Amino acid sequence: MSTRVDDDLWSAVGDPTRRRMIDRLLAEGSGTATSLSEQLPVTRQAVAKHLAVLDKAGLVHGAAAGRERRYRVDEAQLARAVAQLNAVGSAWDSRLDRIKRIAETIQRTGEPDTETERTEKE
Amino acid sequence: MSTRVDDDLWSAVGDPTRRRMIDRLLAEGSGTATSLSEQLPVTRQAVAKHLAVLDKAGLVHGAAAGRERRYRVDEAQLARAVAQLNAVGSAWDSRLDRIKRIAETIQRTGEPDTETERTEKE
DNA sequence: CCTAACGCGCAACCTTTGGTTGCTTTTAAA
DNA sequence: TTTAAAAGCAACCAAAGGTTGCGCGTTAGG
Repeated sequence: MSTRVDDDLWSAVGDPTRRRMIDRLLAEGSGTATSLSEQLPVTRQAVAKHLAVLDKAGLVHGAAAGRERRYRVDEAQLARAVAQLNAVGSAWDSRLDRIKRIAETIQRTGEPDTETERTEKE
Repeated sequence: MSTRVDDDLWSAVGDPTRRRMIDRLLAEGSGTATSLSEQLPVTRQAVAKHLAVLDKAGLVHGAAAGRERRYRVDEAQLARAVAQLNAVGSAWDSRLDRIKRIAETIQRTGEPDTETERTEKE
């Protein structure tokens, strides 16, 4: 859980502007700092910085094409990012269930059910 | 997508330290700034600030109990947050599929299939 | 051809946010 | 009743997201 190894991917995808950039890139197949900034409420330079971050995280690759530099999403890496989002989500989901069950057990027996409780260790 | 209304929830859950705090709170049912800081690589004051953020986002509620202030996760709100994570993930997933299909279509026909292409509008 | 415009990269600067240290206040307990 | 744990308050620091302003290559159009 929160393996602190892949916090890079998370933080890359954690920024709202970067998320919207990925949306646009997916929708249009590719884009440049300029083209993206026209669709977003930030300047070209801000977008350029975000593209650098996304590139370093491996979520997009940029290739020079004449006077412009076109970026496209790395589908495999994005898939990995999505997997991590889902992982955190389902981890929490399962914890919620567990807590509910423990609460019920306490209600019924007056004592926590050690069998159900042990899933910790960090 | 990225409705910019619920960016609050996202950014609350976007921080790695806050994610780990939620993990711990879920695991133990409740916690205080002090108890959490003992399990995390940050100071009590940092934790306190994060708790304030999480509280404002409605993800946790704190109640004064004697000389300590215990926080617990709001399960409903956390469920909403998880739902949003999943939403973004599956949106991207479906876009990836779509792009792959369009690419195949172009390969076959030499022209983009307008039927498949229309899912945009922002 | 050659020049005007476009797109990019670089640098300085500002503000917010995650984090720190240090001190005061509150409250339980010895 | 004094002592010590827990919380709160304030100043400060560094990194991140964002801005403006500039100079430089490339490429279209006249």
